Amino acid sequence: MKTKSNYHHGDLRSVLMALAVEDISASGVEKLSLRALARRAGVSATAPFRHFADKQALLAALATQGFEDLAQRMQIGIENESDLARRFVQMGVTYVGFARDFPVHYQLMFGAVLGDFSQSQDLQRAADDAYRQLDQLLCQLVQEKNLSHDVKTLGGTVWSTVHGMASLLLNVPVAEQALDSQPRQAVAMLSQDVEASLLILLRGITAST
Amino acid sequence: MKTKSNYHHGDLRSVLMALAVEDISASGVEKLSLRALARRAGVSATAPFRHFADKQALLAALATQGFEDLAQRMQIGIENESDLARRFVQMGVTYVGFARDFPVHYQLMFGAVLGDFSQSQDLQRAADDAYRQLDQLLCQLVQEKNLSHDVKTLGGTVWSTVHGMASLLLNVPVAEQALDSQPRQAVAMLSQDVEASLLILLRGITAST
DNA sequence: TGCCTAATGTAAGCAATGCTTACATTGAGC
DNA sequence: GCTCAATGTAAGCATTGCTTACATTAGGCA
Repeated sequence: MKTKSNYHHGDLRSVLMALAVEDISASGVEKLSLRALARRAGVSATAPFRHFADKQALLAALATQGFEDLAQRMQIGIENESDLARRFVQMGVTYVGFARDFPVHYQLMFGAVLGDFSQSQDLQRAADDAYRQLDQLLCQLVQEKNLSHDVKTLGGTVWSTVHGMASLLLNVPVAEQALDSQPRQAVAMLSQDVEASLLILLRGITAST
Repeated sequence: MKTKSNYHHGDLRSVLMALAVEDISASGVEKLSLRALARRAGVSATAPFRHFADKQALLAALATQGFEDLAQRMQIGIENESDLARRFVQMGVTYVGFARDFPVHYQLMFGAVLGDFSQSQDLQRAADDAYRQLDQLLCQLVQEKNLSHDVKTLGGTVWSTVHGMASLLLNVPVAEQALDSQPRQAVAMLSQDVEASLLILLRGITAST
């Protein structure tokens, strides 16, 4: 049910974001058109500019949404688990799972599409919040196992690995033919067994120096 | 010195590729304009289409060039080293170093800008060739140390880690202000000590199961 | 040497896009 | 019930990717 008039759309901002995700998913970011978006939403070509300063701002909003969602998922992903090692694996699985479930958001969060990260204050904050989940877990791990590693170094290493898995899974096509390709086989393996990689990494971290 | 006439440019294809790298480096892929490229090269707006079917084809050519260069660098990077563990670290350092030295190429090789990887046969082959370097090294490592890991799984894990490091180093700005941000600090740490991460990973791989 | 063809360049034009400026409509709060 | 800020529209500009039709040239072959 609508109001009697449809001059005002009512929820244009979020509708645009949702439609943008669909379009990007179907044809890639580089083909995203604000005009096409407006058309699909049933508004004029200039209406989107009331909600987003420009195209980049729309994409930044999606990336921010992604970081917020990721942070939330990582938190609830581990709260039912007390063992730190299992928490570690679970968080990694959740991270990669997020990238899989929301490839468009993930791509916007880390792709080079957004000129500079620090342009948007919101985006910056959301990203920091998400990272804090990982940092806290690693602090606990270092403390409990009495490890001699620098937490920042560990953070960079672990983040690299899970981000790398996510990125490869999204960017290296694996479903199709041409699986005689070695790199694709490796990614296909990743796809089936994210935990295996996380366990290797965990062993490297906790092995006594 | 030029020939008497400049109707034919002579080396337009490679000049376009070089200029494209400059432009992308300065303003990002999404702002790359074939017309601007043509202008800078001093040719008509349609001339580039004689060498590249479309914009994507130009980008794919750059990505292919990137994979070929990467493969070559990884090979010469390790050929003076006989110890397998040190070879492992050296290859990782070379990989990340390549991404650092050729950020535009790297971004095109793994960013989602190229719709589908398998579009170009050349690109596919070049990528496979590069990956083979890693695969061979891991095979040797598994054999020498008598490891029980699946080589494909190891490949996926190691590739994830180095690719993740490269990707984070390129996409998370670190030089500027706002270093009170934890994730940026972690990436800054990565930037200074790529080897540390590789050593942690190596330990995880070679630790007896 | 001189012709002929394929490779490579140009000119003009189409449909689409991002974004700006100026104006119209409306809902919410006093 | 008035007012004004929020949110929509209409028209237009500069730019872009790409197509079609035509021009120039280099290099192999007679």
